[in-house]
Amino acid sequence: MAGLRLVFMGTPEFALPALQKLIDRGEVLSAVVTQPDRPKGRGQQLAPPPVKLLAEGHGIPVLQPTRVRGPEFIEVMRELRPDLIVVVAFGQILPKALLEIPRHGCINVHASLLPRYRGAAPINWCIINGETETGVTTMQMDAGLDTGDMLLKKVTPIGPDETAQALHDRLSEIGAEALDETLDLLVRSRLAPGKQDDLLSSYAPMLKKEDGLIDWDREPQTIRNLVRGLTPWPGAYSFLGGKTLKIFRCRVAGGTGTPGTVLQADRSGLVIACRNGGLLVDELQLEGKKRLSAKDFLAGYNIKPGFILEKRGLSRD
RNA sequence: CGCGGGGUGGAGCAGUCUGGUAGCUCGUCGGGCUCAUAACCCGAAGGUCGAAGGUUCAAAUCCUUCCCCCGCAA
Repeated sequence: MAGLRLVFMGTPEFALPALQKLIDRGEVLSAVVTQPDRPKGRGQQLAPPPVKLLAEGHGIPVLQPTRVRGPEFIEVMRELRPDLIVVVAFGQILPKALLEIPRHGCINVHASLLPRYRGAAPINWCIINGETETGVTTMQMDAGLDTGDMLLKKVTPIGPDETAQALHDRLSEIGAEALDETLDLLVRSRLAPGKQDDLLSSYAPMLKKEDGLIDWDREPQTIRNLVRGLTPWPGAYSFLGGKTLKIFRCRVAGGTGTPGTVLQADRSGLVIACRNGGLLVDELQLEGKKRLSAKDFLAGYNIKPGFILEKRGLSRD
């Protein structure tokens, strides 16, 4: 609301609250930049990114460059003459030439307490590593990956049962608030950028499918963190009878046995042996089947103590 | 046309290849046992086998089309 011309860059759902916030503030959005429509889901239907839908719903011009580094796109941006670019989970690295266009540079909302968990999947890795708190950081972008000067930070605790999905949803809202406050500070020239200490930095790389493979020779709590951190995607999994078995909810339990062995499979629950304990599975899903409670699962499948969860499938990998 | 699995009483599954009385583990309801119970015993109800058409003396099962769900892949 300070006569600033803004361009918003973002792609997935995480970016929605931030964009909505800009709209609610009444900012002048000359364009929204998002990734191209991509084939998604079963049947490979071409699907527009969530940000595109929201932008179109508000009549904001949408740009979907294939390569944000391309000179054509840079030129288009120059002509837009933005005073500031706001970037939230866009999905491509912005080149220096682009960063230098706006008078106020580019501001990014990142879902971690920088300098920790720089990179594509900070929310998931925080939970996987068993962190008890995280947050969002706004920063003045530079050419590095999440290495820009920090502007504003918001901390939030991670619940012991919180999944990546739930935390994602909360952080996206907190991110919108952080952006809101950062812009307020910007227009009043009250921003106080702080350098990141590279020595304290860590990296949260994009998740790969294989990150979800459960190593039963780990502590129950470690496995539980993995399950929480990878829910709903890509999911923590093991194999049963050569088929992928995803685990969505579980608790730490007692028990002793060879890691990966079914210790218990009755009305009291499904328990798998881990290192120094067991994992009580509450919700799971077998390849090709629906997501089920352990109770329903055990009703239909004849699983008995002694069964072993394999480390590999039959015809994959 | 991306690859694949599936739709069977309220839930989850078997049965389909090789057509011929629809079954299992639970749940529900009733009864019993018990100080008591989510435990145990006895009994009962509940299904146009996703939809439509076809083949057949006969279709959950074979053929055709359609609808819906899910895994992989992105």
